[in-house]
Amino acid sequence: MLPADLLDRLLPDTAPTQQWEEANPPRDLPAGAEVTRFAPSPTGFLHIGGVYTAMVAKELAERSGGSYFVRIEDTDQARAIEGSDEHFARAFPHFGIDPTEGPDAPWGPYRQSERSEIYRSFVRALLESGHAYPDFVTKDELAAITERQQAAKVDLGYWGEWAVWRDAEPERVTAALDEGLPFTIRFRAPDAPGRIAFDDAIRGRIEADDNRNDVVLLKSSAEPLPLPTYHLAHAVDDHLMRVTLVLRGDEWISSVPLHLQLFDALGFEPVRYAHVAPLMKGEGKSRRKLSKRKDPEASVDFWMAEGYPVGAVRHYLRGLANSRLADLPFEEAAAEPLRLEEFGASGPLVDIPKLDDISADYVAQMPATDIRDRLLAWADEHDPELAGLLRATGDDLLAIIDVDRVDTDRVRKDIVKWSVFRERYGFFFPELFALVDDPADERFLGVPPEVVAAFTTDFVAGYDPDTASPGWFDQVRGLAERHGFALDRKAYKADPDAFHGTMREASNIVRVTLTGSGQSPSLDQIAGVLGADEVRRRVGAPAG
RNA sequence: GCCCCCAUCGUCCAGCGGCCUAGGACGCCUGCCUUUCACGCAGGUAACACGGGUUCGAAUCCCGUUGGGGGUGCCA
Repeated sequence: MLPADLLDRLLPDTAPTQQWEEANPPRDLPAGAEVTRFAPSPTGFLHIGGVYTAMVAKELAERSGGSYFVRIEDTDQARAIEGSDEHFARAFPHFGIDPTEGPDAPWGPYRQSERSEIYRSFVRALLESGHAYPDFVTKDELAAITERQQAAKVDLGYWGEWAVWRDAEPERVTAALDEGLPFTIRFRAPDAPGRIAFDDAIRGRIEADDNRNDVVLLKSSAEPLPLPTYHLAHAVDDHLMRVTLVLRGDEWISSVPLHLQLFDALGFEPVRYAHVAPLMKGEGKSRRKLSKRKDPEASVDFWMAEGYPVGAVRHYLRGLANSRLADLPFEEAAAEPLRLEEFGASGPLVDIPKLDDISADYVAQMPATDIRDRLLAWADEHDPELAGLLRATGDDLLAIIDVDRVDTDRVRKDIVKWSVFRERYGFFFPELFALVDDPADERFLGVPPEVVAAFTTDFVAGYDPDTASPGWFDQVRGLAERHGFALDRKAYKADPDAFHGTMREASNIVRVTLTGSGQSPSLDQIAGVLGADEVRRRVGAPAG
């Protein structure tokens, strides 16, 4: 161990750790209450996998009567990206993963770059107890060591005799300091490493080799603000913030042996871990972790821009976590607790078609007023033109949304996400609708242009807007018969050449002229909303 | 190289030694319903990675192989 005056030169003016222990008292919580946290790095944008883990963390805390907070892990100043804070500020409330605690709670600050004083205290303690030492090795020397280790086919890393500063004499340290050489503080890994076992809340018992690397605890003293590495910050923060359950990605499993050593060296009670399998992306036959670079759906921006209702996303994600919940009705599933033991140990693939299906179901059971509110909120952000039109429509918007949704047990499921509203329901707004005036348009499914023209001319001439629903279609039926369409499939199948098609093609002429699409809500209801004049104008367009 | 994790239909899972000729959901295909598209309903398609054990009996337990993922950083 280095003498105290040398330690003072290494880390001057450090407060005793006792001070931090006292300032961060255990919370007064009921037995069994979990304290969890979400610890994102401000490097670019929030990953949907982060939302997934955070949702679980928050839910477990809330269900157990505990506490959940967000801690920004910005110890890598070089990788921090401008704008991350703003992005987080939008995304957290959107997905309901904003903290239930902080920023003024006693366990803060919740940003690691503001906690350097705290880390220094604990590093000093580690130095004093001989669990850490200063290391003046340069990058070049490190590279040379790695090279020799590769040649010698031994484990890579700073360990044993490769750790050249591990047992440096005080005189040598003093000399290096006198020279003004920058240094890091490294952990002194316990001697005689063996095997270790620990229990993961998701995976059960895991065995691994003990860590024997002298990992860096405190980054270079040449930095303006020497910050800790993840490992030290994790131990200190999760201890001081009195976290009871650490939820994190399974890429951390191999660091647990080190973390346990750190907790021990620091004299902390170890935390419970739950390592969550990452969300995956299918690629051909294989799969890989969802990547922010390659996969748009990895970023929460995608989910927000597409306009998936958060309730649907939540249901989908919770179903991935605990498949027991996947097939339950929304409310029932939401009422059921998430259980760590039921998490899958392998990473699930994010399946957009499945999400779409869930989302369509979710929207279908929303009241029209809710759909309107969410849609408006989405459009304000992502489609201002549409937002303006929706607002101008007033209460008629509710009628539009409810077409084919009320007084029926077969609810339409056209809206899978807010971004499809424009293409599915845009025809209700004259500003978004383009007349279909070419009788040869391919959307008429191959019906001869002259037939389309004659049919639509006839339709306009005799259009009766007052007919109620059952009768409204009689007009189409009558028209179909007169213009050479088969009224039932059997007749058509018996002699396809004798007809221009069936009622399907005939109705399609009306549908396409009215909506521009082959898929739309019930024609009679649309006609009712649009009004007789507009119906005549649209259907008559290809008549010439 | 070494260490760790994982492995059931195309996808998400269920299955935790006999109830499995492997079940559900999404997708896909076919019919039905609808005087129209969609919705809905009914049916169909399709999997225990491979090889050894253990056991009266294995998708389920053990070992190995293969494959995939991760770690081995002054990135988290």
